[in-house]
Amino acid sequence: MSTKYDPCYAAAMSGLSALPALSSASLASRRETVADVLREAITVGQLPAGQKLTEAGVAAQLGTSRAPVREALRQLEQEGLVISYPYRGTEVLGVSQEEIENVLVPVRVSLEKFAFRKAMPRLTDADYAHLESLVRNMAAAAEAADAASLADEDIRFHEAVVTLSGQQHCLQIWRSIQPRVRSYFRRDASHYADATVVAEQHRELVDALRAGDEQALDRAVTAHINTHFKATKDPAE
Amino acid sequence: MSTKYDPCYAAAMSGLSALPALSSASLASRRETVADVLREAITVGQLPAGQKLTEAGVAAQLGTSRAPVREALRQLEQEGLVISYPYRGTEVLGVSQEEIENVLVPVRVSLEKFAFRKAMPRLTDADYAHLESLVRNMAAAAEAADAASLADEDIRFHEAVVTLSGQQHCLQIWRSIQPRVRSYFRRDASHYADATVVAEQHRELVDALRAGDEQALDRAVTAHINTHFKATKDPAE
DNA sequence: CGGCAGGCAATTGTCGACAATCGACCATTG
DNA sequence: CAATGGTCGATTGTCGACAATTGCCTGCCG
Repeated sequence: MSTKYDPCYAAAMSGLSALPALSSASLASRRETVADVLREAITVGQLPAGQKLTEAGVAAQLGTSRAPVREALRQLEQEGLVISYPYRGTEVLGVSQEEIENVLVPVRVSLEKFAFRKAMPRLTDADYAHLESLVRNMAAAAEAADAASLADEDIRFHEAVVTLSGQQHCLQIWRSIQPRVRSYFRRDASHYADATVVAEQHRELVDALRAGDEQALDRAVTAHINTHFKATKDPAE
Repeated sequence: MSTKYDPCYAAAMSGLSALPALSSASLASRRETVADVLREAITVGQLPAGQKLTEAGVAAQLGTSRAPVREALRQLEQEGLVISYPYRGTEVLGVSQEEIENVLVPVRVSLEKFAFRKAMPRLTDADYAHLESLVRNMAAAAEAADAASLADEDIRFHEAVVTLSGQQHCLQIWRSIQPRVRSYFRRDASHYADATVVAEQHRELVDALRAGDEQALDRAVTAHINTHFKATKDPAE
């Protein structure tokens, strides 16, 4: 297979050629590493929607066997980043603006309203310190006009709260939509007129958590998720 | 391994002993079959929360190799039915009533409001006929006091609408919460005072779809999902 | 010239074996 | 007797090979 010309494989090459050979990061399992590499490549657009992937091709590119790649692709499929057709391959998926508006954002609101409420009474001083350090990172990223880091810190903040809520199923659902949320964060982040408002908004969320008023917290979370999104388009309601 | 006594393996045996040897249904892939068998066993309580599973044990019980079992367990983990600890095994998870109320139900509302809206103008006569046949099945199940079938038809109805909405990410998120929704349907179905109202409510949803009023549809969907749930406990709002 | 059966290449699905890792038990030592 | 280090069983992580399936392409037949 490696000696014969194969247009499909060549197409995969073009998208994957710049991927780091995962030999360096052997800290986590390979499945996880492969999933991270592919997720990153899809998120930043290195692997465009419609790109066809094969298990063997990805495995060869990343210098591993098919088994971890196979599991990683299954995971990405669960995350909605790719779709696989039995015996025919896997394809990279896109996320439409309409689905973000009408599915991901409302789901996030439902999920995070609950998560913030549950997290509120559980937070220790160390937890607050951690959240505040993430906010500082956001401010620094905004200062440096580093949109990608800003989006990543934003995701980390929300995931931290969901994790600290201690609600297992909440976290599970969050993880299943997180890659897509991150995808639209990254896409939208470059459009912000003033990136410093992101850090400010999160600081306000931390304040709302400290205040202890559940209804105010609900309002703050809802407003934040919608506002964060309104940057590119006016919401329906 | 098979000749030596192993308490953990014996524990797995006790839970899995009644599982059908999957040799009969080789229509779908084995991964899918294994996932279905385990999901069913967890849903009906045959595998109780806290039950420990091992890839080799399940594979032996079902007469297959570890590869499909492994993938099935990963999928169930994404679905929130089990949790796996690296190098130490997999454990069956439960779903708390609180998380159902505060996570699954609100997420369902967000998701299905959008799905019903998008499905409405796309539905053909054949689609309506299919939905109505599902409603008739519900009525028949209620008549026969078959709570399990009633829950299954209920799930099928909602999945059908989400599928017909044509929204890929909507369907993907639905699939990721569907097993847990099914789990609480099954648990709650036995508590219904009058099971026939379930079929009636879905008939009303079909009517709302036919009527073409988006706002009325939103209200109907929201009320249905909450009402369906109110059967066991009064919702917060 | 068009449709169809059959082979062929590409890809995923499945399997058995081996390596890596974790936790517990046990012997050793101060 | 307590702390510590090593060893061992159990389990998952990874690999390479083989089987099954799909879609295409080709060549035959009407």
